[in-house]
Amino acid sequence: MNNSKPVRPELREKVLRAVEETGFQPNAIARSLVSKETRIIGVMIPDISNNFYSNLLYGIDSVISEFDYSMFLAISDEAVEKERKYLRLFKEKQLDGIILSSIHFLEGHSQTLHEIEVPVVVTGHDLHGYQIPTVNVNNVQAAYDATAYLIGLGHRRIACISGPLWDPPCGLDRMGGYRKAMRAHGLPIPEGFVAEGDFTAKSAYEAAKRIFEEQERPTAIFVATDLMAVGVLNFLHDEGIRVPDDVSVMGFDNLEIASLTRPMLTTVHNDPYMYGRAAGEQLLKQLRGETVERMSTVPHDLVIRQSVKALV
Amino acid sequence: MNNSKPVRPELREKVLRAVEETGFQPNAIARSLVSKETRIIGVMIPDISNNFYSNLLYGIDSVISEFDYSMFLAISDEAVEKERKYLRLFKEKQLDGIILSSIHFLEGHSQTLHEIEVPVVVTGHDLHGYQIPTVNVNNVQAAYDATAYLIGLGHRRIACISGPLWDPPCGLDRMGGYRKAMRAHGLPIPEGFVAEGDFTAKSAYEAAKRIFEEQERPTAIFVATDLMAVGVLNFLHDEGIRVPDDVSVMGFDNLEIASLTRPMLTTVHNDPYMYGRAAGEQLLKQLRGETVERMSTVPHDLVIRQSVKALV
DNA sequence: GTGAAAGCGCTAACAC
DNA sequence: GTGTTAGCGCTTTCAC
Repeated sequence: MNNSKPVRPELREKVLRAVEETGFQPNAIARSLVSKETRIIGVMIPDISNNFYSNLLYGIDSVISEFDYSMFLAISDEAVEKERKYLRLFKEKQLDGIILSSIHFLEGHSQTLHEIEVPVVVTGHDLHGYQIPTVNVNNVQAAYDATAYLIGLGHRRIACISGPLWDPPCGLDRMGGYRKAMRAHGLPIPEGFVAEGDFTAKSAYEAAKRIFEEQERPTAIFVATDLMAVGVLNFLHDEGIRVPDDVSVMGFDNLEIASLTRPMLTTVHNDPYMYGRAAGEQLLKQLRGETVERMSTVPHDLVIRQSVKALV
Repeated sequence: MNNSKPVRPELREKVLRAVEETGFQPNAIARSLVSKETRIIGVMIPDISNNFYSNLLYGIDSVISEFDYSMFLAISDEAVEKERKYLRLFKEKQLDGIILSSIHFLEGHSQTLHEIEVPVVVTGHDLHGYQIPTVNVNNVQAAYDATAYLIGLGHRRIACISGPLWDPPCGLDRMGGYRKAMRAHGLPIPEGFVAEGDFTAKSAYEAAKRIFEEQERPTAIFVATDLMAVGVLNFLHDEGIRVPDDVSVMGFDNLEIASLTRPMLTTVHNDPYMYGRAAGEQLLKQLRGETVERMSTVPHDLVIRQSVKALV
């Protein structure tokens, strides 16, 4: 049946017929026990209701399913405890490879990662000092580019709403890129011009409210994720502040929603689907025994829509 | 280790210490081979990038993970061939239970479902004539209620953009509820007032464009999914037609996006998370050997926001 | 209480 | 080419 040996045609016929008649289906569990291979990839994400991660999954699935791997999905809910539990489970279930996205426990629990004996790819974290391959966008550079674009359009008073600090890529890095760009152009960052959101549109709505209570309002605002940018857009809409005439808004991610808002969101393209594909490909390479780069960076670029305007 | 037998405390100590020292981890594959249980649930959905399904997954995961089941995810991409492949895989992998969402192959390939020997729950399809438990909203009734609400507000010329016909719940059923409500109130349905979308915002944008080319424009429009309703909202915005002053828009699903649009979308609450929870609970019941109702209906209700206005 | 042995369904290695 | 067997790592059964 597995074509592992040459067989006489008539015998093959007979076997195939028997299979047909009895409705025989192989037991993958027993097979895995001896072959030491499950053809299942474990994927861990913090939050599936977030469009970013669901598209990441889509990207991963699209490449691994091509090679007859399937997906074991673990949702950690951002709980370190669950992350460790699932990591243990991944090992017990003898999964062939693991993709970890935006995990929390890195600091302090790093040893757990070393104990894993199967190929791993980490995404959403710069993992300096590890031998584990990572897939990331250059968040600092992307945020820098976005801010520099705003500056190039004549904006001087630019505010920033970052992601939460516990998520370094969306918090530290994107905020860092913004600061770097401002500094590089000799622009001041008034204290009230930076705020931290928690990924929800609501948190950004509130943050924008605080920013716009400042004496001097910004003419542009860089928001670390599209979903939060929608929150900002909504705040401005509700206040009767026009976008982009009164204030420009720059997002980050280029989620589906970015092209559904009015005005449509100018944003940084950071396609989680391509992200997932890259992570999947890195993992497959390892599975095939090929060597992989320690860090792969997926390219980003600016998507110019309607929410940003040049200052005259 | 499994506490299957009473043991002398000192021996237990010794074993536990050995486990600690050697870093022993049980092999779930070998265990499953003899126990005939994997504690894995197979979940099949057509499209993970769709927020509806990712929230469905979230709901499923939230109940099964509580009972130490995990999720094997299969994305069918709406391809019947893949659906059958994964169903076979589910069986080979000896998964303990299966949740099928919005599958396509039902008609004509029904026997495949009967061959499954593990508990199954189907969602997104009314499966009349099967013994398989289903979890659904009453789409006809919900669409009826939404339309009747519009009528109660004084609207007479009401258009409808349904889901694709290959998806009975969003296509046939929601359109059916609309027609039923119109008929019940003695209102005509001009030919140009009904259109079929394909779930994308873009398809609804185009459908709305066609509807608004009619001689007599509608005063309200019922759209079978929120994402498509956003497409309609955007068309109206781009045309300078005011919502809800010139035309009212009613959505369906109550996705996150419904509260992020301006005006905020009045819609039918059809929480995929609760949907997923219900499906997970039905499956767990079967797993425990309890009997389950053949059909469970999750409740729907109207969420009144800003996109619908009473006619004076 | 404890240790030994059978066997889950498969693959790989080996004799015929 | 073909049939037989050992053994993957566990649980269960049975004898001690």
